[in-house]
Amino acid sequence: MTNVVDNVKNEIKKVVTDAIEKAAASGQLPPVRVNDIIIEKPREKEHGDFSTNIAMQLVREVRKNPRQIAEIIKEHMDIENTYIDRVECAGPGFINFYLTNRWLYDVLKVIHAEKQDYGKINIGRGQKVMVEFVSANPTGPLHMGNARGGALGDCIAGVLEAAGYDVTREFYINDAGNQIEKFGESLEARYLQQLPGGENVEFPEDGYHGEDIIEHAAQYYREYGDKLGDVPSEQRRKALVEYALPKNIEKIRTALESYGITFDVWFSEQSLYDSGEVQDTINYLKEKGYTYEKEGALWFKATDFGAEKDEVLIRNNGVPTYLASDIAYHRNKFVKRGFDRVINLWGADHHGHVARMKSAMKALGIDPDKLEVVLFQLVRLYRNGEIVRMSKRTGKAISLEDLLEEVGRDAARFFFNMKASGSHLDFDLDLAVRQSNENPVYYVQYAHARICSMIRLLGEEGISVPDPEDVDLSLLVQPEEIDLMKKLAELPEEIAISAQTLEPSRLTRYVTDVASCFHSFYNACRVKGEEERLMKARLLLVDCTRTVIKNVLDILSVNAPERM
RNA sequence: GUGCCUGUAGCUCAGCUGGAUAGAGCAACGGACUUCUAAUCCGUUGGCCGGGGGUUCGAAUCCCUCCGGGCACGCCA
Repeated sequence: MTNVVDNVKNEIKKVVTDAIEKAAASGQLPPVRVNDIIIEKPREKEHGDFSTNIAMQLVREVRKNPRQIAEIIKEHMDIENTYIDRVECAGPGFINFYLTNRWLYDVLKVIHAEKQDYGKINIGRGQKVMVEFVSANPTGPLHMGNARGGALGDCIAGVLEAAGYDVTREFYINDAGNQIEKFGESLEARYLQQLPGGENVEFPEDGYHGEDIIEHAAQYYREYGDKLGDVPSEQRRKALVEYALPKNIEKIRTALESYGITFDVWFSEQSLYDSGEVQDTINYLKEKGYTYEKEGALWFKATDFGAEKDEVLIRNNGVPTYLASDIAYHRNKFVKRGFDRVINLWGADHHGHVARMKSAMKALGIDPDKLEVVLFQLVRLYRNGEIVRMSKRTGKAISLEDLLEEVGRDAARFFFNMKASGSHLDFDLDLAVRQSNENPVYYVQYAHARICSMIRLLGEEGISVPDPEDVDLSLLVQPEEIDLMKKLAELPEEIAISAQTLEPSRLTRYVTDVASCFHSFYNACRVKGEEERLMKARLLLVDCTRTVIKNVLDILSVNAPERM
């Protein structure tokens, strides 16, 4: 739980703050109040390890040119007993800090000590947060949108856990309402078509046309024959839904499991009706005066809470809308179950729902900021440079199972997290299975396997990873060694930013960078066969690299193979 | 029409709570294995950051406007 970069930045901040105070005391700067000094990592290596733009920020208050201010601050700095080696003023007024390598050696000590916990932080402070994702319609198989949402949601949950949150992964089963009606109608039609003379039974225009519906009906017919041939339609549909729905849900669960996703809670929409929570919620809104009746329907005054238009809660046929149950669902999340924070992952086509739900939160007296919606753009699959819509084999839309079969879990999860959620994502099926440097998953996994292999070979010669106390780390001075250590130092901050922005894509980029630094190091520096003290120092560095790659891949639930 | 997302190298994308000379991967081209995994590395080429205005010491980043792409605007979910 030690963040060396943070410590270094704080040390620099203190040096700068003290210098400003001393300059003020000596009269060279006017007394200024400095709130927060921003320490950043310059893009150019020549600009030092860290820099601050404080001099430029003070221009208005101090009324000197920034370069002058920077020089004054620099002159008053005391860098005795710090990581800072030297300081330079540069450019329009930046103050650049060049550090001794000692801080990097401390990074290795921390990694070696913390092992699988290195990188973890505690900005979450145990706060209860729910991540609700996939929540696919249980009337059919999982599609590419679910696949992206699944990878994203699960990795967001993983990142939040690493950042110290108490995370619950939840799947909302839409087992009530209109689509279940349609599901029933579709099953009924397919079932009746199975019966002798049923060839002419019409299939509902807006029904589910998929093969899976036919298979369910055929299977039911094989098991129970014409048992439902002569019963009222309502009873027939109910029986078929009760037969097929659990099978679908089980298939979804299994597919997600092989995708590396395990939900803590499977929450049934129907249960909100059964428990009376939907009705309670509607009554609550009624009593508060947030509803009105029009044309036989009950409307929610969403416009009173910032939405663009009002919404129907109960249709004129007496059936509550999806919105009604969704409001009840979120009341359940916050009020009944006490989550401090709820994150929902929705496909971008649902973005219109965000304002509605936020307005509903306000009506319920819940801070709408506690509900965060991550919208992700949809996926286009490519094969041979062309867009793929249908599975060649089955002619159906490509399902998650198809994808896993073709590219495997690691590539799927990694690829879906390479782009920011708001970006459109082109998934290149050929690239995902290619075993070469073009494929980022292999690139990272290969680095890990390569390291494991090095450690294994040295182990066979009786050389094990040394303790930092037995190593002269100051021998690590090559540019490739320095770059690699700097990269390893960034992990805690990368996790913090990923957690704050809910963007695991940041971590896939980071771990690719780590792999890249490692490969460069590997080509420039030998470990085995070097003079013993140097070999030990490098072996420790290599082992720390292994730890970092493993820790990141663990958060992403991507395998870190020891051999490839 | 209104609202949201988006436009950066040939391709796919970072950078967007303003900072120094705009980055990465892939593609293209040229190099590196008798040595710990060449599924690797090193180098070169490649840019009116969609256009135009504004804000300021400074804009890919913030504001306005226009253009192009996607999505949403149901008593569907």
